[in-house]
Amino acid sequence: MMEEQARIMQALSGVTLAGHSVQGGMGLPPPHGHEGTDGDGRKQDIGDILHQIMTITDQSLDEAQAKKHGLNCHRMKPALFSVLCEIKEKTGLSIRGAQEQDPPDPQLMRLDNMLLAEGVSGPEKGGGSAAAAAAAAAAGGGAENSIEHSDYRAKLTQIRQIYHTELEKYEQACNEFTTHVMNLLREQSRTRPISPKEIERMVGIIHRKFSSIQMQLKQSTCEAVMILRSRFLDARRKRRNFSKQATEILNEYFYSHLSNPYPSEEAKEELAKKCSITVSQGVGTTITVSQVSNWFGNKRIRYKKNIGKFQEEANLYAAKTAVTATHAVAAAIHNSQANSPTTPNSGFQMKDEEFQLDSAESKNSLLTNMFTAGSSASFSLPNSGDMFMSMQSLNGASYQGAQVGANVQSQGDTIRHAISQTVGYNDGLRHPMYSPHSLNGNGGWHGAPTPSSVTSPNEGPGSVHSDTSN
DNA sequence: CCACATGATTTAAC
DNA sequence: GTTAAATCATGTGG
Repeated sequence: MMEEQARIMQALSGVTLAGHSVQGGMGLPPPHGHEGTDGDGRKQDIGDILHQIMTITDQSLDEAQAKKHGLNCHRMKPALFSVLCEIKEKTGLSIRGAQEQDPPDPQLMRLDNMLLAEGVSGPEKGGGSAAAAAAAAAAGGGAENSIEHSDYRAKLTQIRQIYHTELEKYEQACNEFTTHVMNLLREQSRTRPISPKEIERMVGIIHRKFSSIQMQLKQSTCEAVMILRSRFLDARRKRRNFSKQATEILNEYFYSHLSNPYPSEEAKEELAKKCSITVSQGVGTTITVSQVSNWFGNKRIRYKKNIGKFQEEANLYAAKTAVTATHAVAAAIHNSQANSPTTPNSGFQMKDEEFQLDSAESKNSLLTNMFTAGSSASFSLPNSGDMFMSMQSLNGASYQGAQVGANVQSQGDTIRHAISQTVGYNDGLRHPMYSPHSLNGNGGWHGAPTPSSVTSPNEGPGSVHSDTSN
């Protein structure tokens, strides 16, 4: 500022002392009414003032203050001041013209948008980290979501806090500096002409400087978020095999719903919870609904692609679930005074002679028991010939309390349907206990049953997660 | 190191 | 939004 002042002074002195009149000065009434006379004396005075100004910096503070005071009281001061004002006006215009309303920096906007999108800037989402976690838990509804994101959230909150404190610091510093400069300018405006516009401009310059610093802060915050994000995503991308129990639960559901392995949203949630619970005893990963969806998606496609490969597994889970079901079946048959429900071979197969499927009484008792028991009853019954049928389609209700009371009539339809099917798969397999009877020839579950039962959360009590088509 | 298993992601259809 | 299908990328057992 001193430099600028000195420069203007120099220019002014050069112009006036050389005898050229300053354009703007013409309009001014000459001070003290000296009206053109005594021109040399005036020049002399101005020369003195300028000289004093030029040398003021070389002197000590006290001396300078004294000089300053002297200058302020100098009789020529008002005249010089108005001349300076004129010049300022002129140059100020050109300055103002050159400096335009700066358009919003696209990069800054991008950073701002990103910070807003990431939740770093913008409205506080719950305040502190504890509150944020609580809010996340409340908003997420599902526990697994907040657990999954809690680490990420904690780190994000940390970044957010740092960002905000830094931003505040910068803002404070900026304001302090601005007021300081403004005070300085106001002080100087007594000795040199400073228009409010100029102060404004100076403030603008300061703000721009500080906002460039802010941009750096924003940029580094963005970088931090990016790093956090990539690390989080990497962690998620990294495949971790499910625990044995979790796989077991999922397989159980899959094979006991083989006719329509499309768990509803509730069923998925249930499964996710179940898998997470069994795993939660250790350090195991929690399993989310989307992971369950992934699992079923993969399972369906891979099962369909190579049914033979999964035959063993299917039998295994058929046996596993059938064993529990057999108890219910046994009780049912016993209660209905049917033939003794001996369970030859693996314990879940029954021969025609031992169990008359045609007996309506037995059948109904069996079904009622199975469904009131709520167990996932998946088992094989012999057809009239040597063929074994899988009846896993009976179990639409295993995981859904709402469907435990699925009506018996539709179950009976299911049985009839299942029996009427021909088991054309797995010719080479010696024990096709589990046959993908509900897969059509084109390979696909979606041909027969309406998938709406998967997506519609509130099924009627009569509907069943099974193949009811003919 | 390899081959295979498997969870996740992408793509396209609905 | 869901799904099938293809694909990616990693885990795992040999």
